[in-house]
Amino acid sequence: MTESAGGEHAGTMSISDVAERTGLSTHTLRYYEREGLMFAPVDRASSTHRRYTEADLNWVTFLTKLRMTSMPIAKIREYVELARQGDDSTAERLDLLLVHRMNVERQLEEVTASLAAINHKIGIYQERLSA
Amino acid sequence: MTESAGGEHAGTMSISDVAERTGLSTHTLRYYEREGLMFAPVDRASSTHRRYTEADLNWVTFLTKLRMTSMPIAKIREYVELARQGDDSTAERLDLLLVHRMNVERQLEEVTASLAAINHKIGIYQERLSA
DNA sequence: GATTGACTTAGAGCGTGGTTTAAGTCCTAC
DNA sequence: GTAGGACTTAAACCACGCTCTAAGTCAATC
Repeated sequence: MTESAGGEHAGTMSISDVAERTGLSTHTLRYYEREGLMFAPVDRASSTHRRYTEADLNWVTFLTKLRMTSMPIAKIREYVELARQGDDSTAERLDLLLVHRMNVERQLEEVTASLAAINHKIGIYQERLSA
Repeated sequence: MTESAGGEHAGTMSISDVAERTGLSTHTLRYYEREGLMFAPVDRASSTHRRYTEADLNWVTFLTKLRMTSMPIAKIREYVELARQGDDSTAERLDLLLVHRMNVERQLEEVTASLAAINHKIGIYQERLSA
């Protein structure tokens, strides 16, 4: 009943499969799980090796979006804990994401403004070199 | 010969003046200097207290642009060391900044793409709440 | 059914970028 | 000239997010 490519098993994946698909290391995947960032504990094959479902993969992928936008681990954990409470927590999760979005937008503005200053300096150097 | 406001002295500023103007802490300003990020050592009043010139302030301000765009301290030090060599290093400084610009642009793209996914989730929550 | 490489846990270690502490010195105001 | 706050240094400390180690277990292949 095992599959060929990558050692996948009827729609489930090993930790290294998920590592490859998400760009995270297996270390980091275990670390995230330990930190309580998974929606639910990952299933185990034979009660030891992790078997990730597609839903697990999608969840981890969303986690990486939060991390890429610099949401701290602790804040992600808050979000996950709300998510585990089900639909009742929708308003709180929305608030959390709206606050985060504002942070990200401010961050983008700051980086963009700094980039403009760097571009200005680049222009000065290019002029100096063409002279 | 002392000035009134802020304790400034004929165009020079105390470390706390610079902290206020740059948004950095006095600790961080000393740390950057220790790390060799100043173009030249900051002048001292009475051989102890730092006196920053406008040029120092401008330099620190540019450093903050590099930091805001996540240039590591070590890379900034490289840049500073080139800058201290004078105009001969213009091409190398330009290269360094061009590489950095590519990194920043990729970073901006990643953050923007992640933000889109977060916005998608926000939309789902908003729909769910309005139902 | 043995080998071998992937997996497991718990816990220590690390890189980065500051921040804090301790002990002391200096400058401004009175 | 003295009080008090701002300044000084060297060095220890910290938060964060991983990353690595050690010692052992498991699973796919031969």
